[in-house]
Amino acid sequence: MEKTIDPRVIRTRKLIMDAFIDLSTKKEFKEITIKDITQAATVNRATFYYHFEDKYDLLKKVLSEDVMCKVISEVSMHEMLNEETVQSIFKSLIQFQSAIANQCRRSYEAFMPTIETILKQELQNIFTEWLIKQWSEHAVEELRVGAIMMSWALYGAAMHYLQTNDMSQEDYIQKMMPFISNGLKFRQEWMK
Amino acid sequence: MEKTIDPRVIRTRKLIMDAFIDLSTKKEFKEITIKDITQAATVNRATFYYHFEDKYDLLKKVLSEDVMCKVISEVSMHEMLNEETVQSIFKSLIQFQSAIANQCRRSYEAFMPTIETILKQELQNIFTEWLIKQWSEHAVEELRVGAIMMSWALYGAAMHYLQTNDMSQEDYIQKMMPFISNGLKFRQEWMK
DNA sequence: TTCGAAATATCGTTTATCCGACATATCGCA
DNA sequence: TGCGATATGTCGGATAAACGATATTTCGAA
Repeated sequence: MEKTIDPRVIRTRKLIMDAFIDLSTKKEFKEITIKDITQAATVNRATFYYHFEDKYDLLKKVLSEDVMCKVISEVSMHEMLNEETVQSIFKSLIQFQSAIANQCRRSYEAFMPTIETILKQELQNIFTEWLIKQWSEHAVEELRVGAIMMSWALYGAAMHYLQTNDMSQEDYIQKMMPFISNGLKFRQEWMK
Repeated sequence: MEKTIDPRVIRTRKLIMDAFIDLSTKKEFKEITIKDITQAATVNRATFYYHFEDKYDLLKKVLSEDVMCKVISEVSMHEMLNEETVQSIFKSLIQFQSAIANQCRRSYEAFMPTIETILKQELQNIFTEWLIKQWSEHAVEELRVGAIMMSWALYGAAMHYLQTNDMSQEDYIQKMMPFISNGLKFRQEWMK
């Protein structure tokens, strides 16, 4: 059984992360200082450095452990990769990006690169796990490559869609489905 | 300048006290265990005993530092003892008792003795301080006795009023004012 | 460009809190 | 009344968090 985490650690990290999230709605990321964060959290600076390497490390962890929890959870629920779940995942990504862009308008630009890195990594991990289950006769390396390509493709599509203001979600999904279908169909044909 | 309190101490005491207050709205005081409190607060039992002697010590401190903060603050604002402020203080006591009786209905009976002890002590301290300022030519010991009598009298009146359901606050105040006026007038006449 | 103020990052020491263990007390049920 | 389960209260050792100090870096204004 996994060792339980010291409650003090849980409390302290939550104080720091909550303070950081709150500050992010008021200031741009680059204007937020370690001093701001530690004062708002009522946590000592040395304690901050005990938990996080620096402000960027905090950002990374806040995004992956707090901000993106919901979207990762939504994505994970599907448990397999097919045309339907790909569409649903695409919608989750769009909804999440819109929400975060609205909540932290000032810092969103600073967050985007980190969000992209973490989200693509998470999607890749999730897809790899699913594909290994779905097509267990394939080489794991090949499935991993497929997962990488799928996660980048989906993410790219979501970013592209958000930048275009002249199309509905359903219309965009219709345009991207042929590539999705061919990708999945190729796999299924190879299996026969 | 007063030494600042360690933030961990502030946080931990707040966790324990908040957990206790919350539990008091759900369970009778005697049914609340140290185990209940420490689990709800996510604080270790040894830490609880580091801050409080036992459950009764916690109760006492919660009542004096948290539950009664508002009423003590209201009373303290008057800064002197006269017919007008006595009436206002009487009303504060009644309002406070009614509120606490509603909030912690189940445990109120258990709390009453401790509340009474603490509130009377606080009133006595406040009145003594005021009387020393108002009638600085009097012996401090004499003023202290006056403050004791006034605080007990006011508290007794408030308790009595709450037990009678057939009288408005204003009516009750009218009945008690002769004793208040005579007490205050006696003091003023002696001064001339 | 210079300079003082402010922030950063780290260190050693102290304090608060945690954990597991233990002895004792209390509770609830048969 | 007896007994097993649960709660209480305390202890020693370990860990997390605080404090104050320090050297260095960054910032902003003159």
